Amino acid sequence: MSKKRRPTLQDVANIVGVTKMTISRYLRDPQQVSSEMQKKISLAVEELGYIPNRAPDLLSNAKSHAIGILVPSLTNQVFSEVIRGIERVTEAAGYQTMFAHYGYSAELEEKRISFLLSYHIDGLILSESQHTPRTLKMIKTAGIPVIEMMDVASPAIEQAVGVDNLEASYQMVSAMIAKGYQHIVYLGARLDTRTKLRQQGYEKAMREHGLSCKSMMTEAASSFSLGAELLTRTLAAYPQTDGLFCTNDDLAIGAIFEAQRMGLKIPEQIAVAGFHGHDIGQSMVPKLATVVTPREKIGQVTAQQLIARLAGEAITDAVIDLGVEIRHGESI
Amino acid sequence: MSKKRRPTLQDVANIVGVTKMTISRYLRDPQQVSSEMQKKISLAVEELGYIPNRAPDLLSNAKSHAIGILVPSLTNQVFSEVIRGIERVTEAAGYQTMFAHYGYSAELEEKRISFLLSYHIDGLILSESQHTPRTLKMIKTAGIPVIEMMDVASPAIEQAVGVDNLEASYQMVSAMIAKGYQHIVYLGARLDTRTKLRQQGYEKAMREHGLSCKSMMTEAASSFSLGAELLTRTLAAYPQTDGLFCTNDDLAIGAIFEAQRMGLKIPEQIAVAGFHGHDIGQSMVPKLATVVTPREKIGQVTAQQLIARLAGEAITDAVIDLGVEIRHGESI
DNA sequence: TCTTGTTATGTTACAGGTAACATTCCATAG
DNA sequence: CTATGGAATGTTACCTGTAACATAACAAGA
Repeated sequence: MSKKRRPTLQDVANIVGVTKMTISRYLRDPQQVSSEMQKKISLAVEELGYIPNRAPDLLSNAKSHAIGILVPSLTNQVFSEVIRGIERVTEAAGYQTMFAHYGYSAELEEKRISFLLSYHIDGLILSESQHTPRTLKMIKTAGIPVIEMMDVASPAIEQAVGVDNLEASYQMVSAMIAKGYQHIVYLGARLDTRTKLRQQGYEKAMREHGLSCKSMMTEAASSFSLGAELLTRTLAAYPQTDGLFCTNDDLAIGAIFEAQRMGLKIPEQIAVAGFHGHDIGQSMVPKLATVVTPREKIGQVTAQQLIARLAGEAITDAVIDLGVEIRHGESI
Repeated sequence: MSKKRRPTLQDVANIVGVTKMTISRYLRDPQQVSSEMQKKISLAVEELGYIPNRAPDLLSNAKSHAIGILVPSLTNQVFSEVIRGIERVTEAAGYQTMFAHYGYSAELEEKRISFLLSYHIDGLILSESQHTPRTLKMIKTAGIPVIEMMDVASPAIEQAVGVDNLEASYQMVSAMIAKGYQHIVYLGARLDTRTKLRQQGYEKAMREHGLSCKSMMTEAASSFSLGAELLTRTLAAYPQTDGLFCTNDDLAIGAIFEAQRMGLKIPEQIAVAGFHGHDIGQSMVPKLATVVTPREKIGQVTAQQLIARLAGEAITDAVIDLGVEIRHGESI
């Protein structure tokens, strides 16, 4: 049973009484064989439960029609939405997608890229702009188009699509300051590149207005309950705090829930802003102030660019900034 | 540049001045070649940026050491957590994972399975118990171990790991009835198998107590804002409603937010229960009543079972029910 | 009848790594 | 000095589908 070899084209061919070449042609384009033959082959394929085998394709350096996608985390809603955007485009263009995630670790990213490249993917989409030397070498050797998503500020391998996290944060914190908040604290988690960029944006805005920068950071992964915990720690460390700028919506919402438990009025006693603009922020009471990032669009544009390049087009825009929207909501 | 062929073992061998067999041995176990040779090969591999090629492996029916995982949705947090559980185990056991998702469509599932099987995966994890005939045929032909996750009630191909969705819902609705709620409405979205099973559990509990079953369903995908909308529609259709049992936490939380906007007291005026027990339910005000499913554990146990079978062990438990916990929270 | 074109199918060679077996070389024991 | 063994490396064959070219069969036109 487990000894049983998988059926090959040759097995199908033996049943039909032709060479495997005829079967091969039928599978890729049934029109290429006579209609009588089509029926016979179709039956034999059905009977054997023939499963295509990509191995020979890969061997002969053929196009795999597969695109590799690397995201730091699957748990993070942001990337599910980006992936949805990517697939909307790749599906229509007839490309398969292969994901992998690497838990925000450049070493793990290297392993995953090596894995994907070993399957001869035609193109690669990354979510980070910092990579190990071997990663860069492998990508260069593979000679396939690569696009880095999410942030556009850092130098790109070839092409970047996303938003300017530093600038976006600067805008949001500036909006909070304009409303009169003075003691704004930055809440950060999982200290990845984008968390740090957002912190820099926060600091830029604060310093520009002569306000002092305070932050409450942790390496733990974001969650609602972590937002609650960070609020508690913030109020203990900085009792004057009248505003929070959080690196994402989860932390912001968790902080709001905790503030509600404490009986603090939002935004009168404490203003809270998040980042990304997830659906929940619009439903909750109060509506969350947040930086709305075009996540699905980032995916779409990235995929469009990649497919254009796979079709032989040259890069016209090495950096594509899709911009953000500052949503005031009811929490600032 | 794009013409440039990828380096092969032969290219490395040419640089070092040995046959590719020596390079092959080095890559799989450096101990197999002399220490002097190790250094030389290491340098050459580095210099060329050699990328392994899985194609020949696949051709020769070797184990791919890759496991295929099919989930209906990546946006759904539930499956990200299940995947995390799977990977905790597969990573440690030296297996690679290849995911795909199929948007709750059996036809798309078939396409994805065909894709994964074409890469000669060693084992397969599915999230559904309903499949197309061709899917079943392909799996049988492939002759690899398969496990179906999430629900244990429906018949399995070979082995199932998960919870009993019908029974779990029955327990939660019974708990609500025990607290005195009489006019409980079921809120469902994306009418997939598990949504229907949960509805059946709800109906079983209601009928057992002589209460009438009412539900507000939609084929749209779940979201917080959909929960809000469904509450509005429910109150319009059934003004007497004093409780909601929702097919998942997102709908429940969206409904709670909307109830808060309406000024309804929870649970005094309307009780709300969800399904799954995500982190947010424990942070929010009021804490969400929910059926806590062991999502990460489902992934872990599934992966452990699969790996045991890949190691040649026979199936000892065709059905593994991991049970749920009824969490009362503050919303019922 | 012969030529030409078209359609359907066959033949050959090839892609890259590895299992299995073969060979070489040197150290040590007899 | 020769025999033996083991370590290091080499040789060969193989896995499966497809590009490229070759051939066969037949219809239509000259």
